[in-house]
Amino acid sequence: MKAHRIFLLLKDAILSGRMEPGEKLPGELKLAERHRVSRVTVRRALQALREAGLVARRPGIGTLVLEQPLDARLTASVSNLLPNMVRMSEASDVRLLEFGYVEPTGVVRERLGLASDERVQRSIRVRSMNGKPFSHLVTHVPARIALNYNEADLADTPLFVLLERSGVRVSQATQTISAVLADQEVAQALEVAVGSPLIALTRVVCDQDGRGVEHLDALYRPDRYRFQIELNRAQGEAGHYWEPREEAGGETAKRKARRTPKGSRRPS
Amino acid sequence: MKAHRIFLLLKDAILSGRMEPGEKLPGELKLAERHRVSRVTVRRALQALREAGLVARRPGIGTLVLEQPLDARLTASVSNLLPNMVRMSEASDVRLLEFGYVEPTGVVRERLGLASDERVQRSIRVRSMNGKPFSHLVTHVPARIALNYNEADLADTPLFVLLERSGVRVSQATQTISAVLADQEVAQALEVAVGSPLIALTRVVCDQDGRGVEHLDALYRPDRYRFQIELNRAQGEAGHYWEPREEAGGETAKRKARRTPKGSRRPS
DNA sequence: TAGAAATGTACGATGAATAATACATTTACT
DNA sequence: AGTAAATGTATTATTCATCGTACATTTCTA
Repeated sequence: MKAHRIFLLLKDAILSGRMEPGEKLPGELKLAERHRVSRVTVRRALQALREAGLVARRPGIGTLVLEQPLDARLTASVSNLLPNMVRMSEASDVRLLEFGYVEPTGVVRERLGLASDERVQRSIRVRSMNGKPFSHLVTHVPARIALNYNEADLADTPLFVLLERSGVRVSQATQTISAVLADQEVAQALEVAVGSPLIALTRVVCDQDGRGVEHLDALYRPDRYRFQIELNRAQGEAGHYWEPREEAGGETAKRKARRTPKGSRRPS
Repeated sequence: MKAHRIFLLLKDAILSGRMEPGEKLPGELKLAERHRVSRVTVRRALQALREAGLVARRPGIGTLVLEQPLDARLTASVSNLLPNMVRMSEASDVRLLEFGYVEPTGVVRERLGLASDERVQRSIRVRSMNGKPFSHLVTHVPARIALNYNEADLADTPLFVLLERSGVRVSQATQTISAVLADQEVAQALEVAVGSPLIALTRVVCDQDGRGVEHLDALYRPDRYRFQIELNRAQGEAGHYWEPREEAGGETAKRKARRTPKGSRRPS
């Protein structure tokens, strides 16, 4: 489906903000040429965009990007992480999709530094805000630790609180951020199309003895969630460098609706 | 192309590490049922995976995920950012795709805090390592600042160095991380398929007076680049919280080849 | 008011992707 | 040795997306 592919690309361009509300996107002929397809195919993509409420089309004018209802969008500030997480867990609700004790996969075992016979508790949760899901969380916790809380706790309380309560002394964590495509399962849970881009975060948390206590594989809808890092310029003996800012005004994004109809872009 | 879509999903699952080398993926019939397509279609996807060198298929056995040559992978540690960037710019080379002075779009103007008539220098660069492109960089710099360096400088020197040299006193920056799909243009530059997932980073740098001096829209191939954040647990008066770790052993990832053939996964 | 540049509408030809089905072959396990 | 579960191979029918083309309509602009 070439039409569908073009639809996805344009949709992504709009939702990611690369195209602004009011902006006029290229004519059907231009798009057809650029994507090496026929005009009919381009039209199908554009019609899908219209049905999705992303653009308005008018004869003689062209196709205009519409102002989006701007989904309440959460922002995770890397600096003041904890307050952020607490606030988030208060404002959102959690659905537990899966829960059980399993044998860990090789990667998880390695990253948590587990013995080869150790089992882990695995849970899959979906976090929503106002009924709108924005994150899909797969967590692995060594069985010995996970025994200190139950299934119901997971639906209430952030995992890191449960760990603290269990007497675990967490001391350091490593987060890795990447991007992946939504597979069928996740797409359904997050209410996006299969093949949509998602932010992928992997977090490994260790206790004071360096033993792994939590392994998180999180997927986020980029239109409803984003990561923000505030940096300050600092002076060091060996010159300048950046350092993460502490305070950081990482509120839930108050993007003011911007207008500024734009014409000519990419002046080549 | 349903087959192609399934191919992309499986490919992403493998390259992102969600499936481990040695792991056996579901049988053709299972996959056909799961994706609601015929077996022929699934086979096409699997054959494409084999041709891409991602899996091996054997009658009577199944389809096995192969060990990947593990592309030299760069890691951007958020902590020691500067050393990282310097090291990276030494180890990689840059191709300048586009260069010119244009009228900024609304978003860029807003984020840089520009006057409505101010023009910006726009450059598009692709960064490669050993001939393998991994990032696509679109930068906007206010014209008044950009006058202090030329086109050739951009191919040599990291932008932030050029800014320093121009006498700009940068003081703070905001980075936002998201995920997007590769459009035709970027896909070609980064040598990925159109519709592949990419890490998107937007950075806005301000000087001491709070005026914007650099606006970066960066796209990264997740299989060749990743963001890593090291966190330490700290004690505050109001309780515990996380703080970014300073030292951070953020070397270019030395992923040791892991093996651990796996069977049963997702025990439901 | 004429022309250019958009989108809207229609139709038929073509072809590639898909589906459905059947059967062969390899492998592991009981 | 037999069975189950994989992949490999083959054939046919059909659907559906795409293409190419032509023409109508709306809108802005010179």
